[in-house]
Amino acid sequence: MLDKSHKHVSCETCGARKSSLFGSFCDHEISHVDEQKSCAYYKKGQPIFIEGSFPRGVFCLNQGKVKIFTRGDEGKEQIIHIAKEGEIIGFRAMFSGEPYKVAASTLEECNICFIGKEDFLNMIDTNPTLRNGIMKELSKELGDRAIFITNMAQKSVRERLAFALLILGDIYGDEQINLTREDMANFVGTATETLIRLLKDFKDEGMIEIHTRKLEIIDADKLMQLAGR
Amino acid sequence: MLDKSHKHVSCETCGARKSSLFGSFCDHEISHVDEQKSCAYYKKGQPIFIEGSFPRGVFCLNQGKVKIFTRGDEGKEQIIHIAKEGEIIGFRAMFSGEPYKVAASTLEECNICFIGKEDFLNMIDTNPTLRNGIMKELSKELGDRAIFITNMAQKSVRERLAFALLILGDIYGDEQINLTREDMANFVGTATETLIRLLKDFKDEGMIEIHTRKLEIIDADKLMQLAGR
DNA sequence: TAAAAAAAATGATATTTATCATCTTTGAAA
DNA sequence: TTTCAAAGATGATAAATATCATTTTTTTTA
Repeated sequence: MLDKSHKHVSCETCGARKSSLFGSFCDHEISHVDEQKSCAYYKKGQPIFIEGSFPRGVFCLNQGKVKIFTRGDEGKEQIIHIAKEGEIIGFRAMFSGEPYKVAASTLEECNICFIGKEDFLNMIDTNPTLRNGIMKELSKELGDRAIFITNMAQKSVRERLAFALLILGDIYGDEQINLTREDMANFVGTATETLIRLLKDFKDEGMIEIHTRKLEIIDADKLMQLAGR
Repeated sequence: MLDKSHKHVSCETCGARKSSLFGSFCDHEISHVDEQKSCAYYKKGQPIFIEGSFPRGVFCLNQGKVKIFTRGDEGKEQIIHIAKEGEIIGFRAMFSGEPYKVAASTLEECNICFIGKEDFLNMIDTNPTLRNGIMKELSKELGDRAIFITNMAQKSVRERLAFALLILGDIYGDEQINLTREDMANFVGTATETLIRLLKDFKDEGMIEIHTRKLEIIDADKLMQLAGR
């Protein structure tokens, strides 16, 4: 359980920073970020921002995992992305001038810092490295989503699940994958029942281990072969 | 038929410019762009760039329509976007440093200008208005693709077709929608046969008119209701 | 720790949509 | 114009996946 009292995480000592867009910042740039930001503890399942509202700044994930999702016509979630430690969340709507088209909520306990819109846009304008990092990130995600769309259109649920498990494996790193079946189904884009049946098949075929709700990848090669390119 | 000899379209007189990212450029900025660019005629079905290659610059669409697509495992196309006059194509890979994840080819005869990578990146660095326009565009598309993914996951083919027809209606403006059934199916993410059957249903229900290969939207309201939000 | 709620699992069935085979029409090129 | 290839259309069938109903297990909270 995270320390809830630890409200002021420091950027200087933030373990997630080196792998983030702020990774290349020099000491004085980092202390500037540190001054601008505030930090808060979020409990599991807590919303960070919702679809349709206007952004007041960006969120920087110090600890924990966050789902980014949209809702379809009947309110059903489609998970677009799962953010991990070090990621900056919600900067898309910062530039588009539109309200959020996606929502974000925590998948577990999180420490999340906040940088106000003005401060952040100012950083972008004055810091070419950060700016280029952001543009690179936006572009990379755009490419990823093109592939996501293609997968949805052309791969079977089984293939998409293999693909999703590999992505989740990357996100969770050493830890075991830890999502509800419903969230996982909403990431793959299928019915929860279908997902559960397929997980069982994958287990029987030796590709994964199921530890109640947590999943462990056993045979990544086999999953890759199934997932296709 | 376009004038193939007219190789040097001028930015100053480009009809598509006002609605483009260069729309707010002043005279001297525009003449600078004009000097940097080259222009070429493309015939129908001609590739502009292919998946996996590295970008050498960006393309600016003066006349015609272009499909942006990826290919799935078996080489089947998934159309991600259809670009029209005034759009800048291929700037994603410019920033990501990765090779193109999508390919582009013309859907009809086109005049397309080209701006080299160095020149374009230089413009971005020195022109905050252009830069902000690009970031806004990247962000907007990112949001659109989140919705695209959700539609693929949650809407029926019938609903997606209604959605696609509305988008195509916007793109083609006064003209009638003019795509092969296969391209349309690859945009909606369905089999060609299924698309053909649904088009017939839509015609019978008074939502569209079919003029051989061209389509005309008759009842946009009904399509919107079907498409959902 | 017991009770309640939420999540996971399973079975039966319905529905949607893809696939395959075939035929017709249209448009381009000889 | 005739010919030929590509695109469009149609019917029959198969496969994949969703939905609904119900039960079991796990987790949360009183």
